[in-house]
Amino acid sequence: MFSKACEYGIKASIFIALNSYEGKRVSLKAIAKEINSPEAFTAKILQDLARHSIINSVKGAHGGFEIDKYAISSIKLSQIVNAIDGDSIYKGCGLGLHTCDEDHPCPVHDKFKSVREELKDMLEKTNLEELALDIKSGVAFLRT
Amino acid sequence: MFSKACEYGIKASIFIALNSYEGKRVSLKAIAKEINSPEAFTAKILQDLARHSIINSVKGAHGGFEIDKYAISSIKLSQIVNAIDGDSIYKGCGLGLHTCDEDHPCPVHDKFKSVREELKDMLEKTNLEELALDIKSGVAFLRT
DNA sequence: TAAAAATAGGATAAAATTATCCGAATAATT
DNA sequence: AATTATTCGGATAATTTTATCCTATTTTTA
Repeated sequence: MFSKACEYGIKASIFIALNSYEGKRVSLKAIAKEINSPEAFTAKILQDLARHSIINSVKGAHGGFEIDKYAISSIKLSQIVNAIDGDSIYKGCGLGLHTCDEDHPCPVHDKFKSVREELKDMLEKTNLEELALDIKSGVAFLRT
Repeated sequence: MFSKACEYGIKASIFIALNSYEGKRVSLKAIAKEINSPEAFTAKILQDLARHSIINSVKGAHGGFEIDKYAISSIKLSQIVNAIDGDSIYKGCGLGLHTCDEDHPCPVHDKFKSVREELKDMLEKTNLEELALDIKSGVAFLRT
């Protein structure tokens, strides 16, 4: 569904958010360890998220990654997915046609419609805060 | 959402079904042309679908691909997707966790639940006949 | 029986995704 | 000012997905 890069990006964002609530920056190393991802690859993804202003990166000693505490609840899952995978998941045609709309639909266009819309809706309505709180409370997990 | 291979597989199946209603076998070349896919790659996918007994292949002159006319309405989209991409789309964890279930959910497990279920449902309920008829009636399209 | 028309399938290549390595830049601390 | 702890970013490699090529095999037809 999502690319590996996007999966890592979502998990990393949650972990960074979690720490940002406590005013702690987290290092690449700590992130990769927590979410069980390859360090260098994760670095690229974090750079990407930083370029999209979803997270903030601070170089040098005591540096690391953070998210503005007050922005966490306004960051939507869709922003993260969009930054890494683009919008083709819920905008592109299910069968890869170049043009696929009501006027010129692919064979599964209508069938997919509600699935795609529900996915889009979910991604646009879910914010980082909810996800982070579930980790904090031990209701959800970032690994295994 | 689906792999390119799966997209080609679905489109090819529809085109084969369409012709099978009229008792016509279709050649690899005709299929690839119709669905705008690379011929040799499409051949591999068709072999795969044949191995899974979703379509039937006939070698030699006047050979080609066909589907039992009376089976078309009982072939579900899920069978095609499963044969080519496996079941990870609607069974795997959205964030790639090895174990992700009610007892040990990933952060988006619950949010994804209904999307995944709707997708699964749609794939399991949609059959080849419906899709083929939409092409036949000119309501849907296989290319562009 | 030979030729022609097909698919089958192994080997290989190209492209995209995932992953690794390393030096440069930056910032805090000593 | 030097050292240390970091991220940045370019180069490269491994893996997976997508695509191509070529020969073998099968079947029909002349």
